Amino acid sequence: MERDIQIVVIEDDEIIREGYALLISRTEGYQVVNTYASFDEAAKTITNDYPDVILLDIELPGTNGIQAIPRLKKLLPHAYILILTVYESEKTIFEALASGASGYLTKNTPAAKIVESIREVKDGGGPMSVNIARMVIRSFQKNQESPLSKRETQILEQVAEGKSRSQIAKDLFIDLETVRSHIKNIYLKLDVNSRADAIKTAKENKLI
Amino acid sequence: MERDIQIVVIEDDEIIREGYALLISRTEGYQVVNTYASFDEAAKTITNDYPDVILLDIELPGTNGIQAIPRLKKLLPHAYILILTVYESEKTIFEALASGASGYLTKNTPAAKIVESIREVKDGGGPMSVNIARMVIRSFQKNQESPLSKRETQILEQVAEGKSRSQIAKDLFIDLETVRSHIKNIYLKLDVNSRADAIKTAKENKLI
DNA sequence: AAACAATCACCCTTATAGGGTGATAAATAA
DNA sequence: TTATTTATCACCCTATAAGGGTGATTGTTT
Repeated sequence: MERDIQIVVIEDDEIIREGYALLISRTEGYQVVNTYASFDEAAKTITNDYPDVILLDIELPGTNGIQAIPRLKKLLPHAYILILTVYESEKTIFEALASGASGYLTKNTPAAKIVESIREVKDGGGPMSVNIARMVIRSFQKNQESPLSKRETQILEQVAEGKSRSQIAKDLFIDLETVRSHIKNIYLKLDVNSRADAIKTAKENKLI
Repeated sequence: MERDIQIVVIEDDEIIREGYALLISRTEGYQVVNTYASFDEAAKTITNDYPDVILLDIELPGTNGIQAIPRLKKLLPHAYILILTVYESEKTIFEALASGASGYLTKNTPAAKIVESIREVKDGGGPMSVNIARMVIRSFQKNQESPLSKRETQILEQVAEGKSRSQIAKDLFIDLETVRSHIKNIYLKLDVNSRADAIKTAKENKLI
C-alpha cells in the first residue's frame, strides 16, 4: 500500500494557492498537507509537514522563490521542489535549476499536467513544460550565422576554457603565432580587444 | 484547410523504420513522405520530399546522426529535426541540440507521444522526453558540497569568464592581492596550478 | 580574379600569472 | 571557548602571456 504523495504549496496569491490545493487534493494519491503565502511563513513549520514535493512560486513577498530554494533544500533535503510560475526568463529558469529545483512549470500548465509532473518529480525525474524545454533547447543552439570561421570558433572555445595561447597551440598542433593570428582575427570580427570581452560577446551571440 | 505534416524518417533498422512510418501515417494529419536507411542515401533525394519534420536516428552507418544535423540544416533550412535514439549520454544530447536539433526523444517513447512531439516541434517548440529533461536539469545543478567558499566560487566564475586578476579586483571592489590570494586557495583546494586546469576541474565537478 | 581561411614570422611593451611567505580581523564551527 | 575557515591585504620573485603592428604564403571557395 503506497502512501499518498505529500505536497506543500507556497504561493502568495490566495486564490491561486487554494486553487492548486483543491485541484491536487481531488486527485487520488495526492494530498496537500499545508499551504503558505510566503517562504518566511513556511520556514517556521514546514519541517513538520514532511512534504515529498513543494510547489514553489517565484514571485513571493520577502524571501523570493529563488532565494528560498537552497534554504528549503537545507530544511528538507529529500523534498523535491517544483517551480510553478509565470516567469519564463532564461536567467530565472537557469538560476532556479542551478539552485536545486527539480522542475519548472509555467502557470498556464493544465491541471492534469501539473499532477502528472508531481508524479514524475517524485519518481526521481525532472519534468519541464514545453515552453521551458523550448527555451532550454534554444539556449543550446549555436548561432548558425557566426562571423567566425570553424577554426576561429574552435580556438575561441579553448580561450573560454582558460587555456593560454601556447596551450592551444600544443593541443591543436599548430604554431604559437598561428594561434595569435587567429585570436587577433577573432578580436577584429567581434570588435573587442581582450579575452574576457571576446568570451562575453561570443556567449551573448551564442557563437560558442 | 491545413496540409498534412510531411515527415521523413532516417533510421537504419528496417523494422524500426517501417514501424515508425506506419504508426505515424496512421494518425490523421501526419504523412510520412519518405524513409531512408542512412543520411548518405537521404542526401541525394531528400530535398524533393519537402519534409516539415525529419526523424533522425543517431546510430547510422556512414555519416552519423550528429554529423548529419548541420548538413540536413543546409539542405532543408526550414525542416525541424527530431532526434529519436537510444543514446542518452549527456555529451551526445548536447551535441545534437547544439548542432541544431529541435528535440530529442528516446526510443522507448510511446507512439502517441512521438506524434504529439512532432506536432509540438512543428508548432515551433522543442519537446523533450522526461529522461532527457531529467538529464538537462541535472546538468544545471551545481554540486551542493563544493569545497570552495562562496567568494572563491564567485571568483572562479569570473576566472572562467576570461577575466584577469585586476579586472576581477575592480569588479568586486577588492584588492588585487586579495584576488590572488583567493585564486591560490582555489588552486590548493582543487589541486591544480593553472586557470585552465581550475576551470576544467571545477566544471567536471559542477562547482561552477 | 577576389575573398576568405589557415598557416607562420618578427617587431614591440606592459600586464599577468603563478610560486613563496606571512599577517590580521571577522565569522563559523567544533 | 577555542580552533578553523574565510576574506582581506602585502611584498618578494621570474617567466610567460597578452595584445598591437605589419606582412607573407598557400590553399579553398566563390
